[in-house]
Amino acid sequence: MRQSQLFTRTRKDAPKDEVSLNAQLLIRAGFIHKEMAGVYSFLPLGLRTFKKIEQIIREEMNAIGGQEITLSALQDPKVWEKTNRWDDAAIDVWFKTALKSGGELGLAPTHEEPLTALMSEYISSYKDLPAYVYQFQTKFRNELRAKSGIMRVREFVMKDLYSFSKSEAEFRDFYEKCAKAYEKIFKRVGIGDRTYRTFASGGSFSKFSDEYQMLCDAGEDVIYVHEKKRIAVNKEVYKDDVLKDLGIEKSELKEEKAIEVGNIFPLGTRFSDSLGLKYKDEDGKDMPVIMGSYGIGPGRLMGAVVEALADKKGIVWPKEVAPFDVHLVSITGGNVEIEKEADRTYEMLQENGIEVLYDDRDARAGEKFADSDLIGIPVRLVVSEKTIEAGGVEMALRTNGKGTLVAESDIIDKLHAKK
RNA sequence: CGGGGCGUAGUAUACCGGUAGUACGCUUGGUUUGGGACCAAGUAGACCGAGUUCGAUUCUCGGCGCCCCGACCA
Repeated sequence: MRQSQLFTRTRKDAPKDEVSLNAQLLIRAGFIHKEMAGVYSFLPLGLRTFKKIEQIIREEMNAIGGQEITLSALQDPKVWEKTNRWDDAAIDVWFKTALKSGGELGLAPTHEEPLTALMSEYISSYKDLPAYVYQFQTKFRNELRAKSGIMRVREFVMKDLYSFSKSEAEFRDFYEKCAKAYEKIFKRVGIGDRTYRTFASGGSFSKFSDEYQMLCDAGEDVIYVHEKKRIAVNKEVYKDDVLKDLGIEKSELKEEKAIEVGNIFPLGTRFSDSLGLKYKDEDGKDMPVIMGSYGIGPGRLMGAVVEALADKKGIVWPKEVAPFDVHLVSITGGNVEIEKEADRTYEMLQENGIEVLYDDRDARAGEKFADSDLIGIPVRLVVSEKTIEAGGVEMALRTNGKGTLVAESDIIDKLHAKK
């Protein structure tokens, strides 16, 4: 894409109402736009990154047998009444609205109820199990206080997968598979080294759950990390008996602040019981379906990546989630020949399937470099009088900024080598 | 929801009980051209309502919005 055509623009100053690093940088670089407290729109660059993250999650969910669907955002109270969760006392973040023809609707804060009800139409035999169903769908949560930029918002997309199993053993097997898949996801988006599977409270559904916590000072949670075992314990369950169960000592743990980037938890038969989701076993006996729930918010993950990897100059995207593979920057000084050469490089990159943002704007080098650093695309290629005279283009990585001259014919090979 | 803070051009800010200044941006012209250039001329603003006052962007009250701390958070 030609940057001269991109309708967004970078800014030197972040809006004064944004304090969090992720929102400051994402707004300054033109990835997102704030609509109101806790509500953000995604702009071209931001949407590209969002989609990259979504695709990574999709691939890993498909790899463990997930089947993608989309449930509705509007919710019928009836199904929530069956689980006693229509009441604001049960879910205090409900957005509810009225139907003009009379009656109420809810905006989905989560999707256990509608999916369990839906699945009861399709699951009736042990032969129908297990089933793993997921979606990327907007959740609405009427948080008392939105905060931390795009990390705690009132409207956000969540990947939520629900597992339907015949037995506790079958459920556990998948639960661990999903845990592995989550580890791959966090590794691919570039935060694997600072993300810990964290033992946590199970809330109202089960005794315990597992959270994926990324170390981050801007995080809301406090966890105790066991560096050697690569696990952690959430402060909410940081108790002697829990530590004993896990076989770890207090002295081996380090207190850290962290942001929850994913969670997996057992639902047991809480929803299948109340919504009548059961199956007939080999003996024709009715059995409850064992469920589990597995969530990741791509938007929050995007914010977390920014928080974790940004430097003083701006965002630093890992390869797999960057909006483009390459930022091609021309420094023409008004020289049409240089512009033509940069255009040729742009076309050559595209012909080779490289996603490239081409800064073809009539701007000075300093401004272009500053913007390039802010936007954070992993590889920068510069075409200028200097590089043409030297017979190539300059290639630099966002992570270290050091430029080296690369012959035009070697560019594609070098780019693939970095993939 | 408790506590604190803040609402001035697109963005960041300043001053002031007598109708608003600066920087960035944007427009036009010129000079520049490898780390956010320079000159000139333009463009654009007081959250809403009520009150006090000769006069309110400024003071008071109410509303709305935003931020932070806490509480809450499958």
